[in-house]
Formats: sequence, structure tokens, C-alpha cells
Amino acid sequence: MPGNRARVLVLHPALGPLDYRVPHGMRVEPGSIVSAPIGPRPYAGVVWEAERLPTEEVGDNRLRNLLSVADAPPLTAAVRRLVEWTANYYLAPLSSVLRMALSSTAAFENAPTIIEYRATGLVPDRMTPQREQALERIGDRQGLVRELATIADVSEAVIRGLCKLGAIEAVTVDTDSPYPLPDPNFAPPELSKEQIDVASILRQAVGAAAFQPFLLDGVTGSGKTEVYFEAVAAALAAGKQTLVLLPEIALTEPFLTRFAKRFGCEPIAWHSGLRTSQRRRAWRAIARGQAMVTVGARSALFLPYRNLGLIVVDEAHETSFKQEDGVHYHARDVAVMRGKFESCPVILASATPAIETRHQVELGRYEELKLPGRYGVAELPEIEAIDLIKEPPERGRWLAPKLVLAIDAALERGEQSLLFLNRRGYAPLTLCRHCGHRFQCPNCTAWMVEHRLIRRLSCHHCGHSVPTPEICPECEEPDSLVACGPGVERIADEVAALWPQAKTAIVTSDTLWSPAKAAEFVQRMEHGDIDIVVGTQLVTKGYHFPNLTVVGVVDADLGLDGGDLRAAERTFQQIMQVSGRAGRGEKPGTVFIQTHAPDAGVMQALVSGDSAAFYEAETEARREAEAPPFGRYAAIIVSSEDKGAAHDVARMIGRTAPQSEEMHVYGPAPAPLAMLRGRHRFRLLVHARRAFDVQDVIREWLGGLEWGAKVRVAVDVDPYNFL
DNA sequence: AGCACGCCGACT
DNA sequence: GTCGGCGTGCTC
Repeated sequence: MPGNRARVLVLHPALGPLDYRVPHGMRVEPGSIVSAPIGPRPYAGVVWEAERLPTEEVGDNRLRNLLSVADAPPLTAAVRRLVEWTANYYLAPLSSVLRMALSSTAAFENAPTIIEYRATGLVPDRMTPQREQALERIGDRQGLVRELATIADVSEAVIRGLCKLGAIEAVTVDTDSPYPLPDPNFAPPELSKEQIDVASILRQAVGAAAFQPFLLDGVTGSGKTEVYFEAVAAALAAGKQTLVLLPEIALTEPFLTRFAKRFGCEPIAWHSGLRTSQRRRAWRAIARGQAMVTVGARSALFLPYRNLGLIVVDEAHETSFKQEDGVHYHARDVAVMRGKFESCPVILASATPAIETRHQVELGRYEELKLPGRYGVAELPEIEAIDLIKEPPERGRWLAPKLVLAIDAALERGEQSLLFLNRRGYAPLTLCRHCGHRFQCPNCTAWMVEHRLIRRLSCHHCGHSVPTPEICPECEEPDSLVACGPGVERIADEVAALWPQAKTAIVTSDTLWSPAKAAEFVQRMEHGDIDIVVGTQLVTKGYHFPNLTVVGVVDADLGLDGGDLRAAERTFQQIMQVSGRAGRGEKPGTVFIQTHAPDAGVMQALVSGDSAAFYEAETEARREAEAPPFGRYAAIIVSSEDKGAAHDVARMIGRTAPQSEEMHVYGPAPAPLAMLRGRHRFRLLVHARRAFDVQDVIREWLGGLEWGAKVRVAVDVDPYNFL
């Protein structure tokens, strides 16, 4: 009987949908979260419409019973369609996409509480180095034994031992306690005429409950956040949920504060740093429709919202929305699809939208809402290029005289300065001046980056890290190692040498690794406890420092080399963003761009402030090259620990490439990172016409091939990484 | 992905 | 004789 059969998409990395028997007394429907046996073990899965997931028919006699149904609402049809679309578009296994929607494995275990552990402050009688380390690193954090062990970098036995001694105690956490509800009328802001106009369009769109993408376009400081908060208020008033996507976790903290000021309580934050209990509580509240506003990074996009009424993608141009491992999806694009499945408006907010987004506006698919001028009195900063060939810094220094003078003057006036360099650490390359040895990561094709603050050399790709050696490991010459090129730490050294009395801060993911650290930095900036900030792209967005009047871009050419199709666009966006940090209060700001190519189109556009001309020229160049959005790319990455095996498979894939007028295949060639985390990588690049169904062709092409288990083949549709 | 089964080399 | 190497195949 087909009635007691269920097709289940199981969370199994290698299996597709499987059929099960629904035992007597169990009620399931499409979307039900169930536990299903595979071999000896239970797996979580979701009941799916059988007609949407064709499989080989399996006889009734081979069916096993489903084990249980979770005490959680079924995944909505919109979520199921989103999972299907994402898997199909990005050529990813359905189960890995489903895993993102069921991101909390604890969420559907049927216990209402979780037992977590935390330090009591009691010092055990017998202290050991391990115990000491554990208590020190745990601090006031709380979590499962496993989580605490990971945080403290000790074994779970150490934690259990401390628990037995009373230094750590168990606490029961109720994961079904409700969240406070944001109040749309808590503190409505005073808006300008333009803001009111735009906000009312957005409010109406939320009320219409229909799919409609918007580009909310306005320079930094034009008040985009206040405006989309009005749309959030409309969703709240209508009893609908809102999702706000931010490009980085570091931005959530200031967002939470801002949100609370407007709506009276914080929204639900979703990010990778959540504890199991927080994750479970958020997931369940979101699935029940009780969590009204969620803010998070990429992964919040796949959460099972019950009745979503609005999606906001803030800083929508940010490339960090493109996920580069696991499922290679672009959160901005998937957000638009989710809006389509949920029948709700999607707001892409950006002062420097991507060419792709602008193009959608030109095609009439997205509606552009412009916020002119800066909110309040602030004016856009003056942008000036410094030609590093004509006005070079002193030998061994990185800041040109003109920039040094400008910072001098700012210090004199009691104003703040920002130096931007998108490079963490002290120096990107270390070599031995005696034998020429260069420090390379053993797992990746990348130099080890010196981090002087922690005296280590680190690989930024796999995390491999060693203490900075005293002598060259190759020729054993002491004191022979030299740092090549600047990172933020080196710029900070230069700043300390030039202005020993100035208070400085380094802002990178190394120094602002937690929301609390980010909040502390903001506070120090606002209180004037910092004169000069040296930072990576982390400082380029979100913050508002009225007393910051000088911005120096240490190396504007950094993003330009390497043949990346989006290099010019990215440089433009990044420098526009960092420029937006200058003169946000009543004082005008000045931005200095240090470059070797002051005549390049990007630099000219930045200096003249003519972004329209830049977009036009860049769009034309893309059209001619049939690059996105006028053509499409897909990368096929073949990787293995065995270099020969990877190369053989890559060549075999290249040989069997389908011939088509509509599509061209380049490669295989060693991938941009020829070795990554110990795996050798080769890449083929597929370039196709816009209307061509590359996914289908690639699916058929790779589906007909076979390779060994130790070789992995991954497809990256719409890749961002060409370097 | 796991975890079984299965068929050939160096040990007690 | 057996312990164990990891190749191949299966999971509704």
C-alpha cells in the first residue's frame, strides 16, 4: 500500500532519498522531520513529496520502519523548494543543503532542556596544568562538555574531572523559553522627506506580501538602516518574521544595539559561535514562528522560518556572501530565491551594489530605491590619489609624506585617522637573507604570514601555525630572517615610530574575534581613546565615528593584480566603503589612496567621485568579455592528496568535455591554490552564454564519469575566486 | 561517509 | 595457522 510509505531525504552525505514504512499510529506529512534507520544507526531526515524526488523503486519487503517523528513543526513547502533549488543550481547534494536548514541537530531531539556546564569559581585542591588551562580558557563561558573541551583545548576527561571536584557545575537550560517580541512602535525615528518616501514604498511591499526584490541604494551615512527598519516594523505589525543577513559576525553586535534602540529588545542572532542550547532555542523559535526578527550571517538564510514576511541583505555587494566551501552558494542570490518561494519582498541594501545587481535593476527585475545625500549635515569626503612613484614613502616605510602630514594635522586637531590595508599580520612573506629560504605552508601553496603580536608564522588558508623561528631552518643562520611587504601590524609599527604619543588600535579578525571585542573597540573609538586605527576590511563597514576625518588606503593596488574579473569592481567598492568612514559627523573628511596606477580607471572614478561612469565602463567591459552578468562561469575543482590521481581525473574530465557552440572549457590547470589543506588541486573553467543551462550539461557530463574515492570533484557555479 | 565483507603478506 | 592491510559494495 502506497499510503504507509514515505520518501525521506536523509541527512546522509552519500545517499539520496530513501523510502520507509510509516508504522501504525505515526502521522507524517511532507516536511515532517523524522528519524530513520540506515544500517545500524538512526539518521535525521525530512519527509518529501515522492513525485519531486524520483528514486529506484524498492519493494515493500525491503522497507524499514521510521523510528520517530520530531516534536518540531514540519519544514514548510517554501523551505523544501529552496533546498531543491539550491541543490539544483549549485550542483550540490540535496542532503548537504538540507543539513543547512536542519542546522541544529539538537533542535529536533524531543527533550525540552539541555544540560550545560560552567565554572563555579571554586579552585580544585589538586591543580594540574591541564585543569589550570581549562579553567582559564573557559572563563565565564558555558556549554556542553564537548564544547568546553574544545574551547579549552583539553580532553573531555579533564572537564569531567573538574566537574567531579566541583570546579565546574551542571546547569539545566530551557530551550523552549520564548524570546521577547520587538515593538514596532517602541522608538520610531525622525526621518527625512526622502527616507519617508522610500520607507513607505517598502512598508507597502511588506503589506502586499508578494515577491519583489529592491535595491536600496544610498551612500554611507544616508540612513539605509533606519529606512529598512521601517519595513521591519511593517512586518512586525503584520505578525510576519524578518531575516536580516549581514556579511560578517563582527557586524552583528553593533546591529543588535541599534535594533534594540529602535524596537525595544534585541533580535535573535544566528551565527556559528552559538552554543548548542542557544542554537536549539533559536531554531525552534524560528520554526514555530515565535522568533520575529533574526539577524545572522549566510547560514541564517536556510533556517525554517514559519511565516517570513521580509528579507534584508545588508551590504549586499560583499563578496563574503559567497560561501566557498561545502555548498558553494551565494547568499545574496539565494536570498532572492527564498523571497520568491516565500512570496515576500527582498531588500538588497548597498552603497556600492554589485554589477550583477545593477544589471537586474536595468532589466526591470529589481526596483531601485535611491537615498540621496548624507543624512544630517555630513558631506562626502574628498578623495585624493597619492602617486607612489612620484611621492614614495621613505625607504623601509609604507606611508607617503603627504599622508603622514595629513595624519599629523588630524592629531593636531584632536581628530581620528584610519589606515586601511587588507592584509592581516606583520608581513605576508618571510625569507632568509642568507640562503634565500622562503617560509611556505606545508599544506598549501601559500606563504606563511608572520604575526608578530603572537610571534608565530601562520597559513591563512589552513590555519597551520608555527612559532617564528630564531634561526633559518634551511641554513641554520641566526638572525637572518627578513619580513617582506607590509601587513597591518607592520603599519602599526610605523605609526608607533612616527607618532609615539598617539593611541593606536589594530582592527582585524585577529584582534576583534568576538562581538564583545568589537563592542569594546567601538566604545574606545567613541570615547576618543584611539587616535589612529590600522585595520583590514573589518573596519570598512557599519561603524559610525563622527570624529574620524582622515582615511589612508595604504595599498590601493592590492586587489587589482591577479586577473580576477571582479578586481576593479571590488577595489572600487572597498575604497568607497572605507572612504565612507571619513567625515561622517559634522567635520569633512579626506581620503588618500596610495597607488602605483593613479591613471587607472578605478582610481580616476574614485577621485572624481563619478561612480556612474565607473559602473557604465565596467558593465561594458563585462558585456564585451561575456563575463557575468552577460555570460556565466563554473569552476570544476578536482582535488586529492595524491597529486597524480587528481591530475589524471582532471585530464579525463577535460578530455570528455562536451562540445558546444554555447560553452567553452578551459584547462585543466593547477587551481589558484594548487595545494590547499594538504590536497592537490586542479581546475577546469567552464564559460557559457547567459541563457545556456550549464548546470544541466555539467551534471550530465560528470555524472557519466567515474573516479576513485580519494579524488574529490567539486563544482563552483558563479565562482568568485579566480585568483 | 561509515562499516561490513573479503582476499593476500609477516608474525606468534 | 591468524592478525591485519585496505579494495569493493551496500545502506530504503
